Amino acid sequence: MFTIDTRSRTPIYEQLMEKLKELIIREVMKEDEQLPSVRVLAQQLTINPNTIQKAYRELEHQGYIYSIPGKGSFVSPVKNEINKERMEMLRKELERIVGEILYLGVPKDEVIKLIETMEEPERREDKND
Amino acid sequence: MFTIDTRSRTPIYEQLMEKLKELIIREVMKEDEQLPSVRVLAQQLTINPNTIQKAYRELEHQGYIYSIPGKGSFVSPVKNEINKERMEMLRKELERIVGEILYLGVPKDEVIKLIETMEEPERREDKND
DNA sequence: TTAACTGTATTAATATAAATAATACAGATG
DNA sequence: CATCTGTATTATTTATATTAATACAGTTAA
Repeated sequence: MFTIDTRSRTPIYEQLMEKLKELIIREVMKEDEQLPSVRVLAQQLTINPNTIQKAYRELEHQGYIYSIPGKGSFVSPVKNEINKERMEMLRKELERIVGEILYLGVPKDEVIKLIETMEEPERREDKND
Repeated sequence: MFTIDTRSRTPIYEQLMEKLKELIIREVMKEDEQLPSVRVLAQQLTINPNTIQKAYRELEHQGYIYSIPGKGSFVSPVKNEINKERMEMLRKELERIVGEILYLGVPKDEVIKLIETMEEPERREDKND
C-alpha cells in the first residue's frame, strides 16, 4: 500500500498519518471505504499494531476516518462537521509558511499562481444528508 | 524577549526557532543585528545553553542567521544565497497544507484571498553587494 | 597581556517520548 | 462457535530531547 521509513527521524505514526491523509485527500480512498485493519496493516508494514492504532486514533480525532469496534475503520464523509480546531490550525500553518516564503523573496503573485495550479476536489452538492 | 513553554510537547529548541524566525521575518530584528549570546539567552529563559546552541545551529543551517566564533550570532542578509533545500521544503509544505484545506471544502478563492491580505516585506532593490 | 566576552565541541547523565511486546475484552460476522 | 474487527492496558526497550559540566579558541576592551 505504501512504504514507511523506520529510520526516519519523523515518528512512524506520523508518517502513516501523512500517507493515509494523502490517499484520502487525493481521493484514492473514498467516503466510507474501509481501511486495512490495524493488525493486517501492522503485518504488511512489519511494524507494531499499537503504532497503527495510534495513527488511526489521531486521524479519527482530526476527522479523517471513523472507526466502528468490531467492524473496522473507514474514510469519513467530508462535510460531516469539519474539525474546527484542525481548520484553525491549518490556517495558522498556512500563514506561517506563506509568511516565510514571502520573506525569502518569492513574490506574492507567484505563491498565488502555484495555488491556482492546484486542483479543487470535485464534489456533488446534492448529497445533503 | 519571548516566552517558552517547557511543558509543551514541541521541543524547546523548535519553539525557539519559531520565535526567532518570527522576529526575523516580521523584521523586528534586521540584517546583521546581533542575537543574544547563547549564554545570556540561556540565563534569561532559564534553559540549558546547549539547547539554545542547537536552535542557533539549525537556524544557521536554514540560512536565517550566521555565527562568528568569538563575536556572536547575527541575522543573515536575506538575498544571500537562499537555502534551496529549505525553499523546496517550504513549497512542498505549502502544497500539502493547501491541499488539505481544499479537501476540507474551503474554496480556492478564499485561500488566495487570505494570502492577498498578507503583507509582502518591503525591500530595497539598490543594495546590490 | 589579561579578563571577560563570544561560538563551538564533547561526553555523561537524566527525562521524556516513541515503539515494541504480550495480552485481554467486547462487538460484528458468517 | 471461530474469526475477524477496534480498543485498552501494562511493561519493556529504544530513541530523542534536555540538562550538566567542561574545555578550547577567537574577539574585544581595559
